[in-house]
Amino acid sequence: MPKPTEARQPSNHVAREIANLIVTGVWQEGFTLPREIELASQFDVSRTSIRESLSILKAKGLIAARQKAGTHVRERINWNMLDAELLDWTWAQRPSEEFARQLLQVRRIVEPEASAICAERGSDTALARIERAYREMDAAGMDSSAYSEPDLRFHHGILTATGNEFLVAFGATVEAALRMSFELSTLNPGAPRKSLPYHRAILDEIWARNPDGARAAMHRLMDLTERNISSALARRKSSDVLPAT
Amino acid sequence: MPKPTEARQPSNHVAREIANLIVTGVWQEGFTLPREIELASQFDVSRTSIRESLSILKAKGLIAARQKAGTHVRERINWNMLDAELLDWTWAQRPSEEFARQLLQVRRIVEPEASAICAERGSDTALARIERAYREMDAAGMDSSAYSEPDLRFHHGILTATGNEFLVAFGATVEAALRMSFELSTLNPGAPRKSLPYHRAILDEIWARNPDGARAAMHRLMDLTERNISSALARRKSSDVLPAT
DNA sequence: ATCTGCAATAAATCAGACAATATTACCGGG
DNA sequence: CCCGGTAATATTGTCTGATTTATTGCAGAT
Repeated sequence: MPKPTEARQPSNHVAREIANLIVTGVWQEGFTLPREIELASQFDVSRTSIRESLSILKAKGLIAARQKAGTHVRERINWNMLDAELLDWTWAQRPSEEFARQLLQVRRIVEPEASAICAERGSDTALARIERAYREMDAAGMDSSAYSEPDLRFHHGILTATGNEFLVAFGATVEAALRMSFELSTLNPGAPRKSLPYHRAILDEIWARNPDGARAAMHRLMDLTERNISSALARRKSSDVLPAT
Repeated sequence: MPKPTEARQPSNHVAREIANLIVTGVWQEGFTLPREIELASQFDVSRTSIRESLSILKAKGLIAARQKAGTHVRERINWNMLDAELLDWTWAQRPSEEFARQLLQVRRIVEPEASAICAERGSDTALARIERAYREMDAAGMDSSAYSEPDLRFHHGILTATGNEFLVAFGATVEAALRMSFELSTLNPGAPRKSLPYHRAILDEIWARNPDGARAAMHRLMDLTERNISSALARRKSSDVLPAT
């Protein structure tokens, strides 16, 4: 399978590399990066490509440039952490417990309310889309990789059904969180499937147009997810310490 | 007052113009934009600047490009609506009631919970920062423009105090919402000051380390804000119909 | 009809120059 | 000795034009 074109394109590739240096803290807040020409020779691409990369990072709030003064890493406050790519870069480089905790905390704030709104105002066609996603999750059985894609659509469907653009935009964050969960669940293969009845419960409450019930049901799913993640992280940690099991 | 440099730079200027065409729906989802060379001549800049602009819009999820196939507007699902600049562009062009409603709905979901977390876990120094912001709001008196900046810091401070990076990133959205409120409050000059006791109440609950109280107090502020915004929008609408008052 | 190779097209990259601008250093006056 | 204005300078920003690469659509062969 040939890698997707984007990944091979220098500008994206370089953008990712530089982003990694920043999110991992090799280049800290306030650090002034090398001149564009130096970056160009370091990464062995033209200055054009470097500028394209930097412009991506600028758009995501990671860096800022001023003529003569150079380009520097902006303070974390300004990073657009809810951006899909940035989440991806961050998780890929630093799958830390803290990152997982914070991600889950935000989901716990947003998704239950989204479910409630969805139960109250979601159109029937939007609900039907969620139902379809659920059935595909069911059909996936114990195959974790087949399970993940409709699971994502399930959660995305709820956000979309609220009719709120900003909640939809939040889908990128949920997506990152779910991908993280699925990666971790390779350490605990049965886990995803166990979430199925929780999803059913949410959907039933939504169909019943019961906001409070939907909120509560989503909360229970979040509790389950938290248990799965922390047990997976604990397991990973111990296997790091004793790799020769 | 000379305009800030960024605004004059072609790439930023053009990025904004193209973004406007997209968010206003002149160029709809799926629309294939003119070739880079044509854009260059239309906007009277070099192709280099056009590419810089497009790369910004790409990073925010508004467009995608493929060789030979051209550049097209992505579906709204993929737009990163929680991005500071994009929010700015959107509000500047389309100050619609719907936009305001959705923005407030999200604030209502996030900020009360953030307050609760802040009450539970915020460090004393973080709380002190919020306190300072409050006092500056108080000191601003009836001067709405002097009031807005510390108000923003107040809300930002709460998000920061949670220690959750994603909630901090959400600050951009709150900022956009507040700027919107302040613009609208020119139609109702006394309104901002009236929010002061509500802020005091939130802060008291936080200092008391009372999460439920903080959540409830923030909810009351959101209620007030909603009343202000809807009355301002109603007023604006009627003055649009009868401009010669 | 389906597949394969070729040509056309538009974005992606490269190279090298020039422009704009913020910083820095210097110089003269107080 | 310090301070304020001014010029040199370094770095990003923009321009021009050529080259490379990926994708599409078409033509011709199977």
